[in-house]
Amino acid sequence: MKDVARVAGVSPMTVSRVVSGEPGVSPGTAARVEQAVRKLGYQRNDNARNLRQKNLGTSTIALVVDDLANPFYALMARSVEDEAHRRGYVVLVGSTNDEPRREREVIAAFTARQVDGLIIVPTKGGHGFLKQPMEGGTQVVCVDRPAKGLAVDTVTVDNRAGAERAVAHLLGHGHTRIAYLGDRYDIWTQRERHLGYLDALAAHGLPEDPDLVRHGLRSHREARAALAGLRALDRPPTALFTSNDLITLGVLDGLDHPAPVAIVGFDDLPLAERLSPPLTVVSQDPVAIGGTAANLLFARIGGDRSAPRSVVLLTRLLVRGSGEFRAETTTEHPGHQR
Amino acid sequence: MKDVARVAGVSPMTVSRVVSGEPGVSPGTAARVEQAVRKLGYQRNDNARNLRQKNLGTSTIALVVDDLANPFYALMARSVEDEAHRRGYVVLVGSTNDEPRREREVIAAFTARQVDGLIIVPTKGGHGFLKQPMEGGTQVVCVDRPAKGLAVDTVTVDNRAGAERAVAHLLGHGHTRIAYLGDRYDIWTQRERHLGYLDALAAHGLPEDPDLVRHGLRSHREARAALAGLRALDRPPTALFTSNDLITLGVLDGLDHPAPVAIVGFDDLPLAERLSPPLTVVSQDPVAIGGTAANLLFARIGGDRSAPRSVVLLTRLLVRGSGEFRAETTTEHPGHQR
DNA sequence: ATGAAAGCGCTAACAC
DNA sequence: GTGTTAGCGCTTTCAT
Repeated sequence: MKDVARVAGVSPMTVSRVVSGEPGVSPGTAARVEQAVRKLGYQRNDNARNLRQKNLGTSTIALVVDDLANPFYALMARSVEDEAHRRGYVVLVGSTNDEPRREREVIAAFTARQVDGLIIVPTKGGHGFLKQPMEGGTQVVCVDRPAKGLAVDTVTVDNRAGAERAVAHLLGHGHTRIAYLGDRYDIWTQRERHLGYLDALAAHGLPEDPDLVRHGLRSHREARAALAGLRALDRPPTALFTSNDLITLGVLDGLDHPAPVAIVGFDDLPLAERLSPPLTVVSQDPVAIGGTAANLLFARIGGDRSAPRSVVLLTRLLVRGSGEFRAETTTEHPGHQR
Repeated sequence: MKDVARVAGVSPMTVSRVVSGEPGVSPGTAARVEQAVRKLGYQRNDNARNLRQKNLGTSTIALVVDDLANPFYALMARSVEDEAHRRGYVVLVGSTNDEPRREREVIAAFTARQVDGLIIVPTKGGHGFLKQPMEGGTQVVCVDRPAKGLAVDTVTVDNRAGAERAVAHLLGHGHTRIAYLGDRYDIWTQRERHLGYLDALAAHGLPEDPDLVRHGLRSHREARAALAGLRALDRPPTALFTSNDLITLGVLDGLDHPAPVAIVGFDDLPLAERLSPPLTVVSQDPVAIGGTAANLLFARIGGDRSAPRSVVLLTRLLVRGSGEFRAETTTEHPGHQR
């Protein structure tokens, strides 16, 4: 900046004014400055700028998700990025792998860089470490799951109702032995979806059969193994409810083709409608979720100090075929099997 | 920091030393400082720090992709992020939508924040605007495509050879009327893949039939429409080569089930092996691509000043079923059709 | 309309 | 081992 000032024959202050588009510079001077800027290829150092202007922010937000490679979070990230870009903000991203320790590290790196706001998919760990940055003015919004003990805007979907609808759908087709395959039980969405599963069973007067419930499936492989275990039971399930996309993929991989059991999965997948049978799913809208979270965050950054809001978006049951086998064909007439 | 110094009864400089883990502070003083840090919930302002330490960088890199929501780039991003996290770096991300203007905006916002390095999927636009930041020490690596006129490390795959192998595979199954469906021709990968398509035809002594070549398909919908046009030809193609994942999805959507033509797609898709028939594809490894680009970038950031390298990773043809229909069934015995 | 001085939060370089 | 001074690149404030 000093160099530009020298070349243009003005003071650094005038360069600052021109570069930042502030008024009060004569057109002639401005032109000379702009020429010097182009000649030297000068670009303002925004970090230095943000250091001085304490009242304005850094025009940087951060997004902390479980796993950026997961298409669900990738879509959310893109949606957040678009909202940020519209407003002249940039986005830092980090994946936690659902590890509280990595979450802490990543968020600390972000707050140390003075981000104006944070959109996080919180892990099961505590979030006391957010208190100080929040008092310092950093805004926080939770997405996908609430953070225990953290009173901030939160965007989730109706996991429990969505899961209940899925399982009720299977019950409506005559199934009574419906397995639940879920990820780690310490993940809020998984607990909610399991509760929805139980709700549906209870509404039909059915008790939970522990043999049919598998928690903690962290991978494609584990989901596949759990399915094998279920099918080896004396009275195997005639229908499956898979509680996230990864588990759905694993289960599909372990089944014959076409699948001999009914399946409904939570989360839509590309190509789901091209499978045979097409996959029935409970779908949520990651773009809407990300966009909503971003809008809440920018409202806060813009000065909104109202009480924290919880926004619950709705899931939809997409009936396509895989959940509509009648139970009779596999259980009530065992003689017909194999 | 001054507050911490006051509470601990030391000078700011001592706080700085403790907070940055520098030696030369007595254990007793360090303990008092750390206590004050905890009491006040102090966190160092890394932007201010980076301002002073000009020789060290900002420990921030940026990743600029076409579309973060595309699973291919999402996987790449996750891979880059992991490499960055291992080294204590954070990652800014931006999507360009393949628009040179947005690319410029996004990159300018990143360089203004003094990123140490940039991994970019370059658009077709010129990249002269990168010259100044690069002279200022910002390292740049291109990924997925080279940037015209930009001498930097570049990571790509063997697009041309991969496409040729795919089309040769179709030719090997007796097809002679093979359609090419591609994205915008101004995208380097699409030109390369089209060249590979021509290479394969030429090797079999076949000329290009312009009727069978469709460029510029930007969406699922456009791919579907292009397919309809191809099938309405007097002599429709018996096989299709789709030049990216989005086009493959659009084409699959427009076909009966099971597909009456042979298909090979560029880029793998989740569930591709669960389709009927399972989808034969040319697959590239986004995790390896992202990891390689990140390693090259960090080598540069670490001081490597050797001549720019071009790394070409290999694609693999995954034969699964959709590319192995014999051409005879649809063309040589027209009487059998319908 | 322009510039001089001071300072954002931190640390390099030098004292003691 | 600890503190002082100066200054990173920019902008606020106040003067001219």
